[in-house]
Amino acid sequence: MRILVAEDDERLGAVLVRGLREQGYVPDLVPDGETAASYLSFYQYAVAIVDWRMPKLSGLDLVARMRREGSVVPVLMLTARDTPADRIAGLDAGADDYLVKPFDFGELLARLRALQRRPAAARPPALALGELELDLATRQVRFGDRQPALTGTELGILELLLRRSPGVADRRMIAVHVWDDEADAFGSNTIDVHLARLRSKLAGAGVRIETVRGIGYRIVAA
Amino acid sequence: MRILVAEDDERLGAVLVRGLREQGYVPDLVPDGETAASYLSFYQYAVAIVDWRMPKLSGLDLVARMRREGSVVPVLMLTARDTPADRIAGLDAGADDYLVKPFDFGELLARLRALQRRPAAARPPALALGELELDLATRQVRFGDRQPALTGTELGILELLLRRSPGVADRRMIAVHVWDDEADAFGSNTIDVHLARLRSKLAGAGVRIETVRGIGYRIVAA
DNA sequence: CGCGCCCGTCATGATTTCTTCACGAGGGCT
DNA sequence: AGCCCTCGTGAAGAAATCATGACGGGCGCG
Repeated sequence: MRILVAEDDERLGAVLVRGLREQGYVPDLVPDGETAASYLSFYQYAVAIVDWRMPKLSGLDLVARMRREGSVVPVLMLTARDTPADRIAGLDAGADDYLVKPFDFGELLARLRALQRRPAAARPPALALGELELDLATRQVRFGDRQPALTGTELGILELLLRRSPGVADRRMIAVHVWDDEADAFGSNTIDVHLARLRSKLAGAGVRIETVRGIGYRIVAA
Repeated sequence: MRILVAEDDERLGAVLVRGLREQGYVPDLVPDGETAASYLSFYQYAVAIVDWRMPKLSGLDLVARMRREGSVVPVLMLTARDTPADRIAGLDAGADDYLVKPFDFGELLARLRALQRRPAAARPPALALGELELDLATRQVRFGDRQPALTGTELGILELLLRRSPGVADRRMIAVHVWDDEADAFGSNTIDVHLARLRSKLAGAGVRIETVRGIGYRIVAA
């Protein structure tokens, strides 16, 4: 059972590695987020234990990046902080569980086992592009610290655009996916209007919705 | 997010549709394999939920046929049976996941999300010649570090030329390909004008559009 | 029942793209 | 060489397409 341990505190790292090894795990210890990222992309781990505060790339950013790249490896986040906001931020970024230092090693083991049991697929997927992130489970978008409220239609269109990106979503495609009935909204400029609204709400996210004249739209990182 | 639900049990079908709709999906319910097949070939779905046992065409056969026809729509198979042999048969036929009845609706949702997260389907390959590259999915051309914007008509003509290359595309062919009505743009010099624009926009790509006097055009590596 | 939110439609203005036109430059054939 | 036809190209008008602000209806909620 291979485990990645991303922890910059040497002493804590050593303790973790020794303890895990005794339990029959095979831990790899890395000292910073960048290294963790490259290990994760290269090897296959059953679980990753990630410190929140790390050099080069924080645990939060690391997890967000993993998820953006489609990794489904369960992540247990370690942190010294514990406010509801922290917790939400961690879980939102894509961590699966959360442990506050100092922690009991037995509890760490218990959570590890829980993580392995839990199907990784149970976590809501997120589509992301640029600064923009769309959480399909909660149907919310985020970018920077803003979190604009999108209506159902806008969300549907944005979702389609993100899925096709950088490909083009043509008008028929949009109509079919967003409106049950395809025939609607085809002779009218309904789609255009929604696109305009979407654009204005997404101003400032690192994305640009380009119009492809005569065809449809495409979303790309700005 | 459009989903196909192929389920002959009316009660279960209704439950699925209602539940999915509440989650923001747009489900289409069909009662048998044949209908499912025709829906699948006509509309674009993000995922298909397919019952194993269905009238006319079983889920297994349906999936096998979809895959044979090149469909890459992720399939979640529902079944009452659960032996290793069944599981293998289902996955072998091309299903992506597998759920045994009776199942928890939450788990169904989780698996749906997991399926949607799968890497996007293979995109149509790009056409290329010399330095020039035409990506039909994004409707963009590239050569070197440039990326000129082509209009729809120009793109259509270029696509045809590239597909024919090094053969000749005659004027009728171009007219038919770009304007589905051939009669137009035949007595006029419209085609010539577009060709001129195409040439100027592609200056510097390693290609040359040759005129075949009295016939049409041909594109070749310069 | 009033209110707010969301959606579809309309009207208008701006922009891009298409087509036509005019004229000049070869090509090829006699 | 002379002639006819095809093609190249710049410019300009015409047409298509899109952006956007505003409006009214419908629906859910208090």
